[in-house]
Amino acid sequence: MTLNRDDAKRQIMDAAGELIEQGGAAALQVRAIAKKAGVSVGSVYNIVGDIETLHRMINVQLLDELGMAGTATSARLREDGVTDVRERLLALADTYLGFVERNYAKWSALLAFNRARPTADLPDWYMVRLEMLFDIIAEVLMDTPLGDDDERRRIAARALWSAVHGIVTNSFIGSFSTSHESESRRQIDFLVSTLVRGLAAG
Amino acid sequence: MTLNRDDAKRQIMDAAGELIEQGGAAALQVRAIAKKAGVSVGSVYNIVGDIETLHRMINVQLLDELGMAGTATSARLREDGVTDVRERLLALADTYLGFVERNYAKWSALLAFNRARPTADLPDWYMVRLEMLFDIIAEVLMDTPLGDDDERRRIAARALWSAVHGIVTNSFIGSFSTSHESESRRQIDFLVSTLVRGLAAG
DNA sequence: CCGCTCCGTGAACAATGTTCAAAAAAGTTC
DNA sequence: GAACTTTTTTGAACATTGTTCACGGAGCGG
Repeated sequence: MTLNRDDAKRQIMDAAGELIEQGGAAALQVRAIAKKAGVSVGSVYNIVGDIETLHRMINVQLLDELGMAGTATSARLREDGVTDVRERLLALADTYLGFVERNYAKWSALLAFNRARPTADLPDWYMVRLEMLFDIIAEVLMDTPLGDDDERRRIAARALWSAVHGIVTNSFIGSFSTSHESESRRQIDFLVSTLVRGLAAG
Repeated sequence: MTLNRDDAKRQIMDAAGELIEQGGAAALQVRAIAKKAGVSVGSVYNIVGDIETLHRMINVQLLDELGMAGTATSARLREDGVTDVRERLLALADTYLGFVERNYAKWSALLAFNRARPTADLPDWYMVRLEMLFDIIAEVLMDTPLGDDDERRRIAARALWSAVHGIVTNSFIGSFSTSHESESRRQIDFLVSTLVRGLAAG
């Protein structure tokens, strides 16, 4: 009654995800994974390669989840007939904020993972998925005076994403117990509101 | 002819700094530090505690350098009689961008370090120094319609800092060889210009 | 039942952070 | 300067972790 390879892979991924969620990236240890997944140490290597590969797989999964959450929010807004740019951007930012809240440990591990190896191969698995997030924002920006200047919209979308990202991560680092949530929200509110006003005044 | 403790400490800090600069946080290994600093493994522990502490010391040093760079830019702008808010914010952002460029490996290590341990003691050594950076920006925002509403200025300053921070770090991750610099600059330009216009239109 | 292949296993290895008993150095007293 | 005490340095030894690989069992065709 041994698991087939796909089942074992899923077991390992799940175990690894739980471990990160509980103890951060540092808890992602081969022996712990093997034990939790019910396989041997060697099998972990047979199935997923090394730990870095495993961590990257989890990160890809996480980014895909975030992408789906963003797409879902975008679709909901369209269905609800929401057209206000500010409102839509705030809703997307809120989706992101909620996502980070729900997956704090995994998300931190993802960021730490990226920054840990400077000269490593360009993380295209990361960038490809980021592009999709940019696109969600760029679509919203269609309805601004940026009009259909693709290049400027691209810049604006990336800037907006990175800005929100910076706010959220900084707030989470800042304080764990206090109200980082409302702090984040107020900063995001200021950022989005002022940017939209600035765009309208352009 | 043994080093006194302060000299040894400096030697160790320098060695550690060089190691990070060359090989990232992963290269910060006790034996390598000891060898480079010309002391024994045990002495590293006697003098700096463990390597987490050592890494934190380097991060503090780095943050202080950034603070000094910001203060210097701020002073230069004042001496030159520059009053335009947009110009001043761009100059500060540029200072930050240049700093990250010059200290890329150390800065990455600092970020990775922060995110690596979620529930660790609140990093007040980090926040205290961040406050100083916020203050530099908040001072510039005095000359905007935000007026002297301290609370709103505080929110705005943090949002601005975090936004620029997000843009810079994301750009650096994105591509190492291509022109992340001009990409960052364009995003920052969009962000600051639009925000300032939005503030004026408020 | 034999031989063959495939795959999981976990003991063994290598690298790394950390400790601590012993040695070396520095300081103190006479 | 000698004898003794205190402080500091040292590096071998230990614990933990990622990684490898020779062994053995499970399935299968004949």
